[in-house]
Amino acid sequence: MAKDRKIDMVMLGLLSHEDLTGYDIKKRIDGVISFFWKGSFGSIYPALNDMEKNGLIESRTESRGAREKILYHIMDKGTESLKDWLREEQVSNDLKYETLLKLYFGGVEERDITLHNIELFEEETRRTLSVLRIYRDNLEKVLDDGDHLNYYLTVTFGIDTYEAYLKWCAKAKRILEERSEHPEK
Amino acid sequence: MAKDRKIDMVMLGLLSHEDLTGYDIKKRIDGVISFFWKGSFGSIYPALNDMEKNGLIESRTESRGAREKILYHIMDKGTESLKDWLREEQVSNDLKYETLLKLYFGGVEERDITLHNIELFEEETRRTLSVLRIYRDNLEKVLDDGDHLNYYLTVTFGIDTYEAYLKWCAKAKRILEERSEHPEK
DNA sequence: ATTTAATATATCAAAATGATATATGATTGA
DNA sequence: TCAATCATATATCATTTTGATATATTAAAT
Repeated sequence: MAKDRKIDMVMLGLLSHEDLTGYDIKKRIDGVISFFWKGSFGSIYPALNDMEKNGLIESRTESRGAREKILYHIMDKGTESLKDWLREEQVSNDLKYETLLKLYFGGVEERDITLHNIELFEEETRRTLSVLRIYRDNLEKVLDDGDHLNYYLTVTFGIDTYEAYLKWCAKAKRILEERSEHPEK
Repeated sequence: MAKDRKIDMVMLGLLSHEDLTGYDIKKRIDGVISFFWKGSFGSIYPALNDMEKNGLIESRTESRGAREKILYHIMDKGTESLKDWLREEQVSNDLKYETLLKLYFGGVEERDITLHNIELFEEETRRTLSVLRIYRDNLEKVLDDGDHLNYYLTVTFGIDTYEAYLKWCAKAKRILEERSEHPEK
């Protein structure tokens, strides 16, 4: 079998705070979480059905006035599963940087292309960084209560690494430009 | 349809330098490349067959004395496809940090668990960093010729971000320990 | 000499992606 | 006002990828 479904843990984590629909979960994932994890409807809805079948969560249908929706509630078995996962020793940080792939294989094209791709990455990083800083500023105000410390640390991880990206971009651009002006070979 | 196969670009990139078997490709991917991209046999072999069918690569079977193996050679169509990809504007950097997921949802467990998970990440980062530094030191010697500049920049990206990880780890541990000694709530 | 490790190709179930289908309720602007 | 557009909501599907396993040969080690 393949690795066990990580999307389950994302959803159990979210459901440990409040009852949510599949659509709500998708919206939450598309927020801060999207900086370190992604999830699509194609994985969310089947996983919700599956987890309910296994007694990790429970659903109820609501429709007062508005259109019908299925709200999910976490069960004890789900909380245990979440805690077990947090206590597991092995983690897999699986990073797919298409930017680095293009940098690594950039030698088959002109140096300008590599330079341009770094600039694209730099712009994107700058945009993301400004969003992360807003998240951080808001979290700093409520640092004392509950889970906000965890959220704060997660966001600062993003900020620190994205700042490192920018420094690297500047350095890489300088090196590439130097070598284009004075080509050795 | 889903996004177009990125494994094709990894393999074309590798094949643009030398003829390789599927097994060779897997070994290459498990080297430096694995820091920013991964690939399994289950995606490599079917993609090789597919790319040959589409005229991007060509195979020949060798067996002189040793056991039979299928070597792949890049065709003009394959090189064009690789160059087209390098010139594409949109890139997707898809990062899955299970460590951050555990940090983000760590509030459901004791603070010690979060601290321990950060320490696990720190150790792993330290190990990886020492490997990357060896790669860098070797690349620095041959910086002038060909693609080595691209390889060098890729490796320094890893070093710079992993160093940022370590700084963050120290900071995060300090903050968590402070808050455990003087719990506000 | 025998076990273990490396080479080599292939397949499979499970998981995830990204797109699309379908339908309703809310908002907006011509 | 009423059509168009957007947000909500669930679901499915083909394609891609993962991680594991199966199978077999050759090389190295004990």
